[in-house]
Amino acid sequence: MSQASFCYHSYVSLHHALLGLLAEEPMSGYDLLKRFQHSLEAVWPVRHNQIYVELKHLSERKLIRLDTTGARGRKVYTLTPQGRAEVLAWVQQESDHTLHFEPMLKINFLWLLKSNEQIAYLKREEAHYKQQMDWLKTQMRSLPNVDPDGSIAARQAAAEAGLGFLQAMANWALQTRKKLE
Amino acid sequence: MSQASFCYHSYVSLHHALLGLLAEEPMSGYDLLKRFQHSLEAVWPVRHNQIYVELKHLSERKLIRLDTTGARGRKVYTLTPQGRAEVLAWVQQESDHTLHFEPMLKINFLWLLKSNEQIAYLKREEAHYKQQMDWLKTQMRSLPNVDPDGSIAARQAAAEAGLGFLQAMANWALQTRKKLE
DNA sequence: GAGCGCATGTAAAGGGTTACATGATTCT
DNA sequence: AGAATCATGTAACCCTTTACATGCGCTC
Repeated sequence: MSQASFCYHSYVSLHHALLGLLAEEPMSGYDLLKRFQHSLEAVWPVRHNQIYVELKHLSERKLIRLDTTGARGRKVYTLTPQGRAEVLAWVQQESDHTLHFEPMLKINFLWLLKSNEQIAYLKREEAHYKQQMDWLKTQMRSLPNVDPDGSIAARQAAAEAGLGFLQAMANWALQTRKKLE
Repeated sequence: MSQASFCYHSYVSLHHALLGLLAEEPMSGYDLLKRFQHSLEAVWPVRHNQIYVELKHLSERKLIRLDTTGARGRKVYTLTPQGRAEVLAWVQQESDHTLHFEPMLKINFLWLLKSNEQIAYLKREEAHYKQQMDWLKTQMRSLPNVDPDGSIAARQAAAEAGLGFLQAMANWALQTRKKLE
């Protein structure tokens, strides 16, 4: 999946993800957290505190601007032109294709288990992927129908990529188990 | 792909990966680095220095033992019984299914690009996945034929999982592009 | 003797996780 | 009045990355 030379990564994607979400509309840290939990968390998990810290950095760097302060200390941020330029540059850039995924690492060490344990592990994995697929399909159904800027289509495409990935993993778990049985 | 409650992760997998590799046979830091670069780096990248630091921790914790010191300062480590117990516990444990993969994050922000740029991006992505598949197939062909403990079968299975993943991503890139064109 | 591959480290900085901490508003 | 949800933060710790640093052994 990756030659050694392909493996340089930046690891600063939360930063870009926040800018990207703010390109849709002004939002608060809490809104951003919810957006992550409902769609992005699967590919880029975050803790609420990390968002608030990053938001502070971003506004110091003038990539976002504090817009309004609402009820309960709510702070709404807007993307600045510089911020928009930065996300755009990131999207256009060559991606870092490094995959960080524990189950794929674990596969390499499955041989340490007894045959029946391996089978049980693969069964659990398959069930997990199928369950995640169901969850994703639910999320997809709850996407808005109106799509003025194309961001909903992009979320749809993202969900489809996720489904493809989960399907591939579920198939793999099934096939591998069949070979063992 | 993941409900919020599923998202707790340990992030200490390098540790386990090293122990897992040492379960196959005693190795030096350099050997471990090479093993990473030839198969594991795609799912868990490392820098050489991180390996050496981790090896030091691991031997302090008596999970591995310094075996022999060879030419050019080569240090070969062996897994201790405690170390073997630790890997085993890790493999049996429920996996952390959090996926860290930049392209899947980026998909959500593709709408920021012009239509022709989106198409170009997806073309590049597809080409990348296909190229990676070729590389992986080459790696698979170079796997040893003898497999005394089952570790080669596991590496084979890992490569197949990777292939499935890459195929799914390549398909996705193609399908999504077709929709745009 | 120049260059490559083997072989191992240290230190600082950055990013993410865990634990700690607080307070307002709405609903029952 | 209590619970749930909204809403934002700080600090310590851990892991990873980047940069720096060194030296042996073989081959051409």
